[in-house]
Amino acid sequence: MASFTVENYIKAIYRLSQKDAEGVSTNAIAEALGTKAATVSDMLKKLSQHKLIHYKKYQGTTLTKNGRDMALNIIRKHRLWEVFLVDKLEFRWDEVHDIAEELEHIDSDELINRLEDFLGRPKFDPHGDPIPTREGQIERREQVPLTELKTNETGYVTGVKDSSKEFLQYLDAQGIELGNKLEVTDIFDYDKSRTVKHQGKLVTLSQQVCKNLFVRTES
Amino acid sequence: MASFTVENYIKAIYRLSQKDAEGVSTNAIAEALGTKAATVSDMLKKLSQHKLIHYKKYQGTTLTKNGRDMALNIIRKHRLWEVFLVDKLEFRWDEVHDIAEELEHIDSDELINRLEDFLGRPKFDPHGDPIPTREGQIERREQVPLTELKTNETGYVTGVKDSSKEFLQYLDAQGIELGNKLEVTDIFDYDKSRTVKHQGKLVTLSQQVCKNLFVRTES
DNA sequence: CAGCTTTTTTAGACTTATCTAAAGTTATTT
DNA sequence: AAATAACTTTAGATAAGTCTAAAAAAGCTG
Repeated sequence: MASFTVENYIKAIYRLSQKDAEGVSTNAIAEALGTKAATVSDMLKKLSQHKLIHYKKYQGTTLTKNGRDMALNIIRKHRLWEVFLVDKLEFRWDEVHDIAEELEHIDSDELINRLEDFLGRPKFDPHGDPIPTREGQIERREQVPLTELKTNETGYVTGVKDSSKEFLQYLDAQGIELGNKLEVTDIFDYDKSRTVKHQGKLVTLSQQVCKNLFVRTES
Repeated sequence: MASFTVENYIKAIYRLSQKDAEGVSTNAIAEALGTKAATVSDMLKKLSQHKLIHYKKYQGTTLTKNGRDMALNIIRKHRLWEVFLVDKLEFRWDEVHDIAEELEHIDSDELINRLEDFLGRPKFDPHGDPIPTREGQIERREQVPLTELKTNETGYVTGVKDSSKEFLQYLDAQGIELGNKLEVTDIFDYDKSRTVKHQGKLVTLSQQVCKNLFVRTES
């Protein structure tokens, strides 16, 4: 019970339950996976039988301990492969998602543990997302979206909420990378956009961009 | 038309056609893949429709140009991943086959070309097998099984015919590695076993071992 | 709160890859 | 060359994962 398909369902449910806190709805899963609600309904029954999710008809679903462990292991593999692709094979951070999506299903703990050592046991992937440990622990970062900063406050870029190719390429175009220092110099009430000082230059970032850019304020 | 399953059929047919020269039989494929002849028969029809094989009922099958290209690309990926596993992740040569068997299905030319560069464009995998180029060229090595050497002749180990875990571990136990010099000091008519000088020591190798060990005699 | 809308589930069907059993083809042997 | 053996194909069934259409449940809305 750990096919390609099952793993994708479990991963989708994990991601959605991060956002919603509530039980994850059938429709939300269908949309996330590009399938139909009927298909998801069938699958939820199977996942439930295999004790990967808690499920009562019409009630949405949540992962069991087993399901969560599976999800974290897939995410661990995905993020370690992303580090490999960027650090070793010199892919850009906006190019790695789809390939990692395939590599994450390779089934070998030995492989992934050796890969982790080879990469120098990184704690974060190229988008700033934390990499779960072998034991399934995942670090919660102290970070806030840039929208939380007031005028004259400063933050260091720790990650992105939206890892889409489009957003990452936008950040590249602005020259914004993980670790960069950003100082908010202006907030426009009109559209909630912000002007920030970045490497000596002033750039204006829309509210949508600020929402999707995480920063750490202390240190 | 390039599912996991199809790729495995194509790879099996390629390997078998190396050995047999003749058209590959349904039964041989079934045995290689651990399925039944009936299943193979069905699949051959489909592969034929997709112009990956030449196929006439009861006649055995051979790969078309397309099929051969697909096979060589899979083999290229398999062998490059094996180099990665051994050179970078420090797996032993007898441990890498099964993992590479999964990795070979990852679908990205960009990935595999970058991997090739990262590995220093190796020409051979850890078992001495040549790695097909991006253009689908595969080098034919000038090598012979150790059974071809007469008494007092010398060869350098270039590869193995049998890449099974068992055989590779046997070679490890004897301390025999790719590149080693072997000098045949004795051939026993009784069982066709050979005594060879290896790193100053004399070892006796059975006929079966000699058959599966390739050496290059010139230079 | 009764009716309408949205969401979810069920029912039945399709595709891919597999199987067993039976029938058909080719090869071997006497 | 007929009988037998071996191999291959066909036929019908199964399991996983998907779909559409229809039924059932939950949630809004006036």
